[in-house]
Amino acid sequence: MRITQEADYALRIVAQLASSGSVVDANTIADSAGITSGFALKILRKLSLGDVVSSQKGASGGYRLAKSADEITLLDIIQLIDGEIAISKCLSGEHICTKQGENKSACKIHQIFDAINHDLVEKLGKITIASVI
Amino acid sequence: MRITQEADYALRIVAQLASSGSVVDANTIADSAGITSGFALKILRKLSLGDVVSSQKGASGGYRLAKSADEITLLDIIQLIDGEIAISKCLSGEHICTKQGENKSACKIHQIFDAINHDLVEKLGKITIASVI
DNA sequence: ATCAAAGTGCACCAAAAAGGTATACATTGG
DNA sequence: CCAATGTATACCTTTTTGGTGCACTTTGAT
Repeated sequence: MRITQEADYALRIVAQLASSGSVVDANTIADSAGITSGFALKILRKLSLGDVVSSQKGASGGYRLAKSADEITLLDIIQLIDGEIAISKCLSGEHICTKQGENKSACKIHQIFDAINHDLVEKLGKITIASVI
Repeated sequence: MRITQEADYALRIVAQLASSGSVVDANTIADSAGITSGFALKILRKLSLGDVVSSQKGASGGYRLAKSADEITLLDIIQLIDGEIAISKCLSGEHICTKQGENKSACKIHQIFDAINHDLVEKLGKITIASVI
């Protein structure tokens, strides 16, 4: 029941880019996050593909936010790195509850997890990067 | 961001015991849950040590709830199997935020995760097994 | 008493996920 | 044109997950 460290780093990286405002290169980003530049590059690549940051190639290139900090939510970033949030395997297409002959809608545990999951997603979707810097 | 399958099975096992009301042996429990009896025994042992179920050894033995279904919450069971709920590593004693020279209380991301985590724990702690059978 | 039907306690194992590295390549500002 | 930067992908190691196996203990029924 934990977001990955990678997602955690991603949040901090995006927050740092948000406070910086300008283009920052991967090495500088890695240093502030306390990780190697190789690992930072991997994270930044996902953020870039997910349109959270934009990159500038070549000498004096680097990364910056692709949109304003109040348009980026914690949910956006976590989902980019970790995939869909699903607190139970049951909620991600693999319905172990139906193994027991129940159908999905009849499984109360499933229903409860669904509600909690929905609530969690909603909460994370309301917290913007602007609010954490 | 997912509870383990083992915890999920545990919930279903406890729910089944709650609806049964009487002593059920591990083989029967395993069959209903769709898992092997070896694995069921492993889960049942944890539930037993955690005082959620009580066991009866010997011939015609088995397991039953150790207390009434409305005194057992989803949180109890999940924590027994998976350990403390901590949606970020940062919340479980390993403060990666402090690596960056910030102190724990100054890290806004940490604060937000703390609040979300607290809320999640509270919610799970309010849902009893009685309410899911 | 004895024995078969239960649970107990560990040790062990394989597969998957997490966390991170390496390296060859493409772009671009100076 | 070349050094500084990002891109793309493959690979590696460690930890976690999801189990299995086996020798042992307890106990109800006969």
